[in-house]
Amino acid sequence: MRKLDAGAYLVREGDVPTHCAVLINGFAYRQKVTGEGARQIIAVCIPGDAIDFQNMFLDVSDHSVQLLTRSTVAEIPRDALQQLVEARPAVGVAVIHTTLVEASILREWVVNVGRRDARARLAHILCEFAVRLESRGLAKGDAFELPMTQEQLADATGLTPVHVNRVLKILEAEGLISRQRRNVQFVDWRALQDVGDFSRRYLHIPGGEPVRARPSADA
Amino acid sequence: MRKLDAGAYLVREGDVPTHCAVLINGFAYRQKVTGEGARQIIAVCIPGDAIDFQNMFLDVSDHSVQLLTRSTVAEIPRDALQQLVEARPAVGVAVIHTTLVEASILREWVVNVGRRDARARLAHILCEFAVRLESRGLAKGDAFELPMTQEQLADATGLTPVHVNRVLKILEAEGLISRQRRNVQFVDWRALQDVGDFSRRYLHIPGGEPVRARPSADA
DNA sequence: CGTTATCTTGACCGTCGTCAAACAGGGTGG
DNA sequence: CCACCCTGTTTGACGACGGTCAAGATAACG
Repeated sequence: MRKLDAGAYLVREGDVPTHCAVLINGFAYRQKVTGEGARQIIAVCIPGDAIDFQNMFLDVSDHSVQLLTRSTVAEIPRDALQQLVEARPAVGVAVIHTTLVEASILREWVVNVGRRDARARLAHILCEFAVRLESRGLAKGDAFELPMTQEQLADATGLTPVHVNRVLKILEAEGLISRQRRNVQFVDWRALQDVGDFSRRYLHIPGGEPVRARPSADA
Repeated sequence: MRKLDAGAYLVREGDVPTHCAVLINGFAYRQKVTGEGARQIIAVCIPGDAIDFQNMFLDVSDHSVQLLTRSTVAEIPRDALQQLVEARPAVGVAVIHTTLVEASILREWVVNVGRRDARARLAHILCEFAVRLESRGLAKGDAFELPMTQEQLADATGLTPVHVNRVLKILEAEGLISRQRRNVQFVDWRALQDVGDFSRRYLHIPGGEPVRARPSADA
């Protein structure tokens, strides 16, 4: 159970990791850097996420994980977890489940980056955050604190920081969101979902249908 | 053990599948379609791939799988596989391993589509095919039969068919590849890897180092 | 052979990237 | 308390990579 500062690496590409970390609180992101030096954010981890299953069963890490905010993480030794999976099939099934949901999110990200324009990409990623946070009880009402800079948002959507800024302003001007600093508020949740071509199916959130996609603002 | 025609669906988005299919021979691809009607190919399955672990442990499919060529597939009942995983931890570990490798490839695809220009994207995907096919003993020498049309290649790379065509011609003009119909030959394998920013690490192919990245053409 | 899918090519255009500068906030230290 | 950064956000002017539209060439296939 360690507390680490924002920017700290939990894993580096090329590492041969010995522990599996779980995010207790705070945020992190997976990233890869191209030969040209461009960065792509591959996933954002939120509190409660296990971030090292990849490295638990694969030998060398193919990407890096870095903290977005000051966070506390718990660390489980690699072989302890492996033994646990072998001793307790139910744990194995849980790992499989978690991994498959992550893969589903990755698939949606490929679509997002590959086939949607900038406006839809940003709308989509905002919707995804909102729903994921809400599903863990981390979002209060119809707003949430976006834990990333516009530059990181750009790296997550395959855009440039400049363009992210412009598009965010457009979404705001259109009355879909409003924001003060990094706090994003959903003014028209349904319209934002439409713009972002968002459906929560790919998140595979248990509990069947959303009780309410977002607590307010969609009646 | 069934034989199905090209274009046949193995899974449809929204399905609640009852079987897990394994590709015995032939090729398939995973796809998602946006609200705008644009298609994104999310992964390409080659002979030997299990294509339904996602649906084995998740309830409703978040994407479709379609055959690229006439293929034969074996089908395992869903609950049989689930019971097997619970009875035999080693099987569970194997499923986890497979799933994690697939996720790693997905991460690389996000990078490919998000942060590389058209030329690098295509070079990269060609390298990936070559190495994956070779690792299963399916590629002979320094050439292989690309099982997809340029339109499908476009959907896999987030480009348009027109642009794919242009870029392929550029790669050819640069002396990196040569092609007759869908047969792609690697004229300068090392240069192609450089252009595509390709490293086989993310494929997590066992057997440590490549005996030879490509049999010929890289001495 | 005709019919259809795929590939190829050209002209034009738009979304998004690049470059660069100005403008907050939010710490820190004098 | 007020310079002074430093990081992050905001804006503008301009350019390019890749998209769109459309036509023609080339296979594959029945």
